[in-house]
Amino acid sequence: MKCLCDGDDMIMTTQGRGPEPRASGTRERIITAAERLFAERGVVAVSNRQISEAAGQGNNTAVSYHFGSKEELVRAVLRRHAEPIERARRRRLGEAGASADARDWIGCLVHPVTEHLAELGAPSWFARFGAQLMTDPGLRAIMVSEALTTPSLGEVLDGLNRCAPDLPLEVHIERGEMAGQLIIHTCADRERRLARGATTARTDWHGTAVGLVDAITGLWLAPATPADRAERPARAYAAERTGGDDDGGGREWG
Amino acid sequence: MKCLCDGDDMIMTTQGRGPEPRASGTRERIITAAERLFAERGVVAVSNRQISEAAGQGNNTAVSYHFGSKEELVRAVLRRHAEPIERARRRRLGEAGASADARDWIGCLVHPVTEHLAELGAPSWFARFGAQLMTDPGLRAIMVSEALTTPSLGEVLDGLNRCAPDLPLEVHIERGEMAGQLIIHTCADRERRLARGATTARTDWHGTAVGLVDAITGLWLAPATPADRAERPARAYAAERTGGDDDGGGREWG
DNA sequence: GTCTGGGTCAATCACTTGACTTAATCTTGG
DNA sequence: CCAAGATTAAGTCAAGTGATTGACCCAGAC
Repeated sequence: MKCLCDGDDMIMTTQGRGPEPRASGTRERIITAAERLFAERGVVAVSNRQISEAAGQGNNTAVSYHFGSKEELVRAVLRRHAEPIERARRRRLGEAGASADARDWIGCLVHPVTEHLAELGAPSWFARFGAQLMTDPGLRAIMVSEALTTPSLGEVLDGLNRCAPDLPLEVHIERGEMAGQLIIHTCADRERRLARGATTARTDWHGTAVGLVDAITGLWLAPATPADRAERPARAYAAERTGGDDDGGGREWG
Repeated sequence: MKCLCDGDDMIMTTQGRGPEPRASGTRERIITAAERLFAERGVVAVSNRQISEAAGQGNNTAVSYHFGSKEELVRAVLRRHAEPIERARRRRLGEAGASADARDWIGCLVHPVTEHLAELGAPSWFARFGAQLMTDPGLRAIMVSEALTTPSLGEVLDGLNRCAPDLPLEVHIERGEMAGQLIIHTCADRERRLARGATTARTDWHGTAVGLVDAITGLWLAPATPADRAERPARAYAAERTGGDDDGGGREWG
């Protein structure tokens, strides 16, 4: 009468009385169908019925039976991708060691994502799906708890912070979030273009990754306007700024 | 029997047979209610009925009557904010003149948005609303046609491109879109925090603007990895890169 | 072979939604 | 003031939704 099994844990368990059957196949088909529909029509706009139907289930109860709710289905879709990305990030984290080069740490953020999207082949749907989760008031919490709250991400941010020790803590945090937004939405952008067959600036995902690492590195190492100067209107600051004494902040605009 | 008037054009028209009445007041109340509900519950998740009710209309047809469809209502909400932002951008564009400083042009992108949000006071809903439009497959086109296709934006991008003439065109385009994503989603982020009473990195919207201009300037002026090097895996590139001959690109990573 | 229980199916439920209809109310020009 | 048309209220309707129910199917246990 109930399933709601964790899916991952139940595969190939030789123990016990389990007839764990074709259900896992259905589960996967539902996740696959949902992912596509979510990206193409919008997570909120797609009904559980449509997902069940697209997954080849004559039954409208399929989502409810296997996942309990749409929120849990969203979690499952997200986990399917977040886990390999997390593994790749952890692997890269080991290689980065104690690098003092911001590029290495930023690479730990960017490449696991772009390489995963490259592996998915075209068309992929995950990036658009993830971008929706980030902006929907009801779904954002799922994204945060399921994919953005992981120790490896924290370690990357720590390593990154050591590369620009002069920046205020607030700016570190601010720019870390900017980097995240940039990765998610730039990938979603490229995925959208690929999906509608448009021309893309970069020929492949690796090119996109390089562009992202370049951009985020620039963003990260940019000098931060000191708070006392930030108070003045931008024009006055711009007019005077060329004088250029600096009080030990990051490097200066040149 | 029909309304669907353009709203802006009908105010104070002394001409003709028009009894254009309190309707415009209702229109505004609907737009205001919709904006709030869209941001708090999600554009797709909110029904026209809920909007009508929240606007104090006993009638569930109010949205349909005044706007024809939810899409048109979304357009109206968007226009309400896009127009003052556009005016401010145009004003700033005049001040920027022919500046060769990327900061000035980036300021033309950032400040009109943040200043508008500051004027709205707290809580505001527009930034979250806009972020949703950017990621929803059905609504993105509205955002593009209504707010991102404007000559002033093109002029800013042109001015910006003249500040980094060595970058390939593709990278210009890529980074222009990155800047847009960064502005929208960083503002939405701050607005979310404000809405739930959380602490924010920056004390006010002007601080957020300064942080954005700093970050985007860094992003914009960052050197682009040449295509021939981009082909190699990142680690090999990182190991060799310190040698540092450069073939006329932007400034080098230091 | 029978039994058991997980998985699937078909039917039904109360509910919400957008569109529509009709009547009441307001606004304005004459 | 009054008629005409715009606006609002109130009620109805078919379609679609998530949830529930009980019957059916089938692989393995006994």
